[in-house]
Order: sequence, then C-alpha cells, then structure tokens
Amino acid sequence: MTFNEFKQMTMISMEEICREIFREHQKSIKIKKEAVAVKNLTNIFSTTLKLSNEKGFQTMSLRDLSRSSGLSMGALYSYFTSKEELLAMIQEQGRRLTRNVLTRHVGQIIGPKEKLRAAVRTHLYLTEVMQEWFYFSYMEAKNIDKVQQKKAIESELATEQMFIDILNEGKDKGIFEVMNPVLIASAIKSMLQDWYVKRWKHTRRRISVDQYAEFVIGFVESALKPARG
Amino acid sequence: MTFNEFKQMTMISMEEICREIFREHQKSIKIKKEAVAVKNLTNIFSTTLKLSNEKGFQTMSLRDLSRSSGLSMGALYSYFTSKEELLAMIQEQGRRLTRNVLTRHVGQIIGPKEKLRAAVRTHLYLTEVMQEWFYFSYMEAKNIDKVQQKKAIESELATEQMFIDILNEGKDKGIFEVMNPVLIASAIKSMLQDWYVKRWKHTRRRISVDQYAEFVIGFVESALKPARG
DNA sequence: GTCTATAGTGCGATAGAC
DNA sequence: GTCTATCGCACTATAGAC
Repeated sequence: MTFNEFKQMTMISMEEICREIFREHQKSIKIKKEAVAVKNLTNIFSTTLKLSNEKGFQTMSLRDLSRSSGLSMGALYSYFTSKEELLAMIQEQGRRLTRNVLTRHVGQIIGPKEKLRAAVRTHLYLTEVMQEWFYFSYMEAKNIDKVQQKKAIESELATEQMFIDILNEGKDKGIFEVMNPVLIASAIKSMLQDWYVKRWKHTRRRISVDQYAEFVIGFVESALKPARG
Repeated sequence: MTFNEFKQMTMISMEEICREIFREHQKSIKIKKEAVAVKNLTNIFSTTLKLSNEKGFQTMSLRDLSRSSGLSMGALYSYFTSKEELLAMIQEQGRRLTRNVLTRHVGQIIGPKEKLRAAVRTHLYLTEVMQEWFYFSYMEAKNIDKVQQKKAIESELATEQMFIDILNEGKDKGIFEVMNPVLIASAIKSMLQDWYVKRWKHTRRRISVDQYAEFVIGFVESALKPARG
C-alpha cells in the first residue's frame, strides 16, 4: 500500500468517526440533523486542532475558536457542554482511529519481520495523515481529567504492547535476537513519536515519511541481529 | 563519574545559574539584596516547575504560585515584570545549564566511541537531575514568544549537532559505519527525550538511569557496526 | 521587602430573540 | 439552528500601607 492510498482510506475513516462521535454524544449535542451536526463538528474539531497546536488548548479561548470556525459562541455550545468536553471528544476521536487503523493494517500480516515493518510503516503513515491530532493529543495529555488520562495511558501502552508482542514472536521463532523487547519497543515508539512531535525538524531537512520509515526499520533491524563476532 | 557525583556537581551549578539570572535581570527585579533575591528566585522557579508540570504553565495561575511558594502576589511581582517573563527566565536558566554541562563533560573526552558514550550518559544524567526543567521546557515551548522560540530551537539543534559531529568523527576514523549521521543523531535524541518526557513509564517499569543509558548506548552501537554478511 | 486590597480585563457559559 | 447580548467569575497586574 502506498502512502496516498493509505491517506484516502483514513480520510474516509475520519468522517465515519465524526459521525460515530455525534451519535455517542447526542445527549450533549443539541443539533438533531445528522448532516448539519457532522459538518459542523468536523469544522470545530479541525479548527480546535489548528489553534491548539499553535498556542495550546488552554490558551485558545472559545472566542478564538468562534472567530476561526465562523460559528458563534452560542452555536459552539450546541455541540458540546463545556470546553473540557470538547477536549475529551477530540482525544476520543483519535484514540478510536488509532486502534481501528493499527488493528486493520497490522493484524492480518503473517511473520514477525513483515509485521514489524508493517507496524512501523502504518504508524508513521497514520501519524502523518493525522498529524494535527497526534500532536494535540501528545501535548494536551496533562490538561485532561483523570478518567481521560487513564484511557490515554492505556492507549499508549497498547500500541507499545503491539511492538513488544511482535518482538517476542520474532524471538520465539528465532528470527530476532532481542535482549530486551520492552526497551526496544519503547525506543521504536519514541522514534515514531519524534516524527510528528518534531515535524518542523524533519520538514526542514526534507525527509519524507517513506525515507523515515526505511530508516527506522533499518535501524531497529540492525539491533535485532547478533553482534559481529 | 557516578550519577551521584554528577548530581552534586550539577546542583551547585544550579545555584550559580540562579545567581547569574538575578544579575542579568536586575532591571526587572526590584529586590537589591542578592542573598534574598537568589533564595526567593530559586523558590519561585522550582514551585513554577512543579505546578506547571502538573497542569501546564497557562493553567497555573499566579495565585496558585503565590499559595504554593508562600510569597504574596505583590512579592512575586518584585521578581518579574510579567508571567511571560517568568517563563522566559526559566527557559533561559535551563538552556544555559545544558550548554555548560554538556560542554564541560563531553568536550574533554578523546575518541568517538568514548565521546558517544559520554554524551549519552551525560545527557541522561543531566535530564535526570533537571527532570522538571526539561519536561517544562519541552511542553511549554509553544507558549513562548518568537525570540525565545528561536533560541529554544537553536539550543535543541546544537545538542543534536554534537551527536552528528561525534558520528562523523567516528565515520572518518573508520570506527563507525554510519549511513546517515543526521537521522541516527535524531533517533538518539528522541530516545534521550523519551527518558524525561515519558518518565512515568520508565519509573513504573523500574528502569534506572544507568540501565537506560546502557540500553541506548548498546542499541546505537549495534547500528554503527556493519550488518552481518 | 513584603503585604493586602483592588482595578481592569477577558474568560466560560447561558438566555432569549429570530 | 444560529445569533447577539450579557452574567458572574477568576485572572494578571498594580498601588499603597506597613
């Protein structure tokens, strides 16, 4: 699968997820027409991500959001009951997408080496398409309530566990020589996070997502082979 | 040098730097007695770091800071002219310490392999001792003004350049086989940042700073050897 | 040098017109 | 379903007592 194919697939998912969120939050959302609600929710979410990633969610006032989205203060409050709930909805939206996409793309692959490559590539593609959300999610993690924070941690550890499982499978089958699967998985994750957290750096250096994927896979694989005798 | 020796050395530096900051900001600091000023500045800085790392600098009100530090609102404003300046002072303090410590500990080492080990270890030790500052600096980077932001980026790239230089030296001397020094340096940096950004994870797993240092060095060195024929 | 009290601003949230 | 107008509150920053 090329990056462009992946991008198209994931964009459709994005719309589906806005629709799902609408359905799950019908208690707090005053708007009844699904078409109107989903359209405006998509606008609200993307504007919030844009503003928050420039100056932080707390610093962004709802007046800023109102101005940039073109919706009035009153209209905004038809879509959420508090600023805090808006934050939670976005976090939830992203977690759901991450889980869906990783499960769909990596679950079907056979063989640890191929699985590792697919997992790295899919994660990078996903964070490239959803760059704004991942950056937001990473940076605003401390501003959410305890319940949401626990879900965020679970989501992060679940992704890392996927890599631990792949490494262990490779170890059991004698394909990888891996001393410490937990630390290797952690290192992989930190490199994957670097792709979207320090995006300005990689953009400036003109490194494409495919180049970065090749580098990470190569770097990790070199550590999974026995040291030169 | 053991971690404890390093810790003691750096703590002394910390005091020196608070004193330096006092001297450089005498325009905005109303207090004239150096002993009083340095004592209170140290209190203000460490309390700010503690509160900000719990809930973010913007979310922390100066009333929170006043309550936690034991200084009144009026007293606080004797030490800085605005909340924004307080942020800038802390960022400056950390950048200065990073530069001093890395230069002092790594500059004198001879040989690329030894230099690489020293750089990784020193960086981890430094971020372990200054954990609160580094987390703060990392998370609040988008809340500072353009001038400060430029300095922060320069500081980050300078640290990364140190690793690029070490890798290139090793390449030239035939000690490392390194395809892409820039990306390897970037990967090293992301693992070093992971140590303080995701500290909760490493603490939960009971990984010590020395264990983590050994892992990072081993992981990187394995990628600097030629692939098994 | 530190305090208390308060001015002035801008926020989140809501009510009611259309 | 969206708007404008406004409430009450908490904030940053300062003035003036001690």
